[in-house]
Amino acid sequence: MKISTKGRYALRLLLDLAVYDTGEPVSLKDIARRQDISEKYLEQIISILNKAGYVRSVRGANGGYILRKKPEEVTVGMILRLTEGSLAPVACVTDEGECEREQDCVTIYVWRRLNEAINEVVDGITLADLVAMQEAKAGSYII
Amino acid sequence: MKISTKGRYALRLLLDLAVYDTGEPVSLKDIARRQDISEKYLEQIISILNKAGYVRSVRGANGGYILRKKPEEVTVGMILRLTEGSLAPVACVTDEGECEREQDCVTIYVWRRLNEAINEVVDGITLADLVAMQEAKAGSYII
DNA sequence: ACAAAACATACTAAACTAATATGAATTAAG
DNA sequence: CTTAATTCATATTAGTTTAGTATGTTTTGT
Repeated sequence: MKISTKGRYALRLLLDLAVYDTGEPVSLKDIARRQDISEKYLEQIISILNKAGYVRSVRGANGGYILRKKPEEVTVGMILRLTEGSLAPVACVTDEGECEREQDCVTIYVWRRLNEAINEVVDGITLADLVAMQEAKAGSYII
Repeated sequence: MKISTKGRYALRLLLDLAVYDTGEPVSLKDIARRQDISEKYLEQIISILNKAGYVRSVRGANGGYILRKKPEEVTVGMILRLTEGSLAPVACVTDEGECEREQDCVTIYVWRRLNEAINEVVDGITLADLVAMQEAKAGSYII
């Protein structure tokens, strides 16, 4: 029941882009330094986010990435599901009909409740919420 | 973010023991057949439950296992944490002070909320709840 | 031309998962 | 007192996942 570094880094990456959104592209090098994450690993992760349309890339010198969506429209759930895959705690919650024990099995009640609880949290928090928290925490010295 | 077979099987195992609790020991062979789980794998899992005091074992022919605790006193969370380890979605939620970014990091808010949501669900469901559901589902033809 | 950046793909060590395999110890029943 | 059923204990294994590295190509501003 762990969120892997991939999902966690993706979240920090997008949050960094949202916080440092000046209209100018932000390089992975900068993000890697600020977030203390391997730049090469970030390349792989942002490639997913890029393909999914969450960021726009600018190639070449002075290039980098710019957030494509409004932070209010990006939920934590979207980011985590994209990078981690389904957040369902067991497969039978999403792949209905897959498990032949489904009719008799009672434990599925636990997994459904867990699934709902997880979704409620991750779908209820947006990047904008996190940006607001970050700015409140850091004061206003970040421009 | 998956619950592994170990935790899932442990839950079904204890639920089976709770449902078929007649005072007589129930053999793993019977449970394995009913639950369609490898008996050998169940041996490993019940060994954990045995050492933790959730079941009592009776060795030898006609041996088996008997639930040691009242189903109302055993929560799903207890079983899952025992077999899966911590259910915290990221380490920094439980191991406070481990992560040096803790002070600045905002994503920890997400993980704390997730952790609380998960705990609320698993600590709020007992074996007795599941037994009741099972019996309601199956009618009363199980003696 | 050069350097900085994104982009693409392959590789890898370590850990984890979901078991199997082998055999020893215990005990009820005939 | 032998046999079969059972728990108990450990080792092994094939496959997958994780968390990156490594190597190189392409693009573009200066």
